[in-house]
Amino acid sequence: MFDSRHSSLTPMLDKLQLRSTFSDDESQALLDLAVRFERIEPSKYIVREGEVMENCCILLSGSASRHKLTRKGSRQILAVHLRGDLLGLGNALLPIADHSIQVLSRAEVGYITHEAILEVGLAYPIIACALWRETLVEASVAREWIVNVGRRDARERIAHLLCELAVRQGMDSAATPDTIFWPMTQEQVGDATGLTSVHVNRTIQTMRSEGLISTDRQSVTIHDWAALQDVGDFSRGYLHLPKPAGGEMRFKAPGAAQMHAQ
Amino acid sequence: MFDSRHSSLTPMLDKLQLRSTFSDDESQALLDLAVRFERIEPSKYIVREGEVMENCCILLSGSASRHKLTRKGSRQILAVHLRGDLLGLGNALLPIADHSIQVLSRAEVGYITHEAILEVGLAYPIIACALWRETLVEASVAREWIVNVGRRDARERIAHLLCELAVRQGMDSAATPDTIFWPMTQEQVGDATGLTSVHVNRTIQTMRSEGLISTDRQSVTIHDWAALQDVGDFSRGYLHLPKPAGGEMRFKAPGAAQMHAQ
DNA sequence: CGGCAAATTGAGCATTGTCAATGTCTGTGG
DNA sequence: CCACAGACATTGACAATGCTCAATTTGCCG
Repeated sequence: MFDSRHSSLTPMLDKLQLRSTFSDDESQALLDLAVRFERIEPSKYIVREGEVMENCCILLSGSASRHKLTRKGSRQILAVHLRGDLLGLGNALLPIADHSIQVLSRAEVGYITHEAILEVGLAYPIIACALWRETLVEASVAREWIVNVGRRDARERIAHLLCELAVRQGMDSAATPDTIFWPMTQEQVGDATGLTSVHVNRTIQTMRSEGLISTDRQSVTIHDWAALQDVGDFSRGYLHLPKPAGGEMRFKAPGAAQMHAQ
Repeated sequence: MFDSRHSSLTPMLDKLQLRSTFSDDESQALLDLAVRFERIEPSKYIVREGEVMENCCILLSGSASRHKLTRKGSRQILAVHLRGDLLGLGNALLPIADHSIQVLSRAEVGYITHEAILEVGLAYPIIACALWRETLVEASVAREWIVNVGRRDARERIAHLLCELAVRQGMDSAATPDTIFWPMTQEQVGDATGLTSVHVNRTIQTMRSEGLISTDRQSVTIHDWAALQDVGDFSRGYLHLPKPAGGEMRFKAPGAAQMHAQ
């Protein structure tokens, strides 16, 4: 299905190294994990709530979201995932999936068995800590989302979501206009913020008319980064990223066009 | 099962053993952790957002909540903790607290240094896994809370919160009326559900007038457990508790009431 | 018997949801 | 190259859930 020759796990390693430091051995052990690659079409499920998982899943390209459904069928998106993210890692220790994971844009993923992951963690405690740390960051993000849907109005919620995705795509804190990859429809933004797509639409229109942002099919341009953070009541602390301004990386967010190319 | 020599950490061990299994050595290692005990008065803080933590904290009696504040000063409660819960464990790997922890009722806590916790985890991988698993359950609960505030109305939100606390206090799935410890004021319920105390009050009044529940200063009596679960769209799966029925009891009603499986 | 925190009530209003229709863009097949 | 389908975005009118503000009452505790 896919070329598994050269280690394609570098996006995962890069992401882990944002918050953890590895020796060469440890890095190599991670890159040497046995992976089964697969390409997944938009809106397909990677996991469904209630399933028993035996693999976790690395997002090598594209984007994905986690969600749950209520009895009445409305959807709540719980997290958005980008290239390099580890999905379903927690299911190594709690095998029954408590939520579903669905691809947003077309994605390439690598499956690693829980067994293999736990084994490498056992052999290298630093790696176990790094993985644990990732799940803790996920929990921190989830808590911030509780605040977002619980205590902010529509405008704030959407601005906050924009800020989060911008920062996670490596946007610098400089006030320069920048364009980020935007994998979500307005309906999905609604599902992530606890709003309806209609209200999302109206709120985004307001933000556009104020010159805060402009939108394209698969991208959003932020015209005033400081203002957007202010509107969204956003502070990056909860992401537990190392430097205030992405110190080790000087380049801007990858162009939106490239990220969903093919 | 394991009989400790009178360590005060048994509430923690009991809670961990809901989801993990330990050898005698491992249990003993946990009970032997060096602890500093402290009594904390209602509404006092255990941690404040932004602080650097060096200890984690076991709730030996009483209850506590985690919260964050928005710019405008409104509060969102992120979790409620009961006797036996481990607080701030994640700060062992992410030392800067991303939220505050505050005592609800008077509480007794035991502080354990992160160093000691990580050490015992290193010595006993089963323990490390058990601790990791606890943080994963916390994350699962946080995700369910996102759904609660994002996609349920006031009545559903409050019923769901009631169900969660009932189950976590070991209430059986039998439909018998039962009374649970209720450590929160209506204002705090509002902060947990993203509502105002006024609206919480009105909603609870409705639930009372329907005979669903009745309330006392520090307790709630649930008159129709099945109905309450239904109102709250509640399924216990997200708590990742072992048995279909509450604690590790054998007295579970041969439940035809378990229709709520997804 | 005060003093407080918590619960309760009422009136009016605002944000957001609902429903239903219409407009717009993109990719596809003829 | 154009017509068409389908997904997405946009709009309008209206309803409603939940909020604000401001009393007032209740119950606990010293």
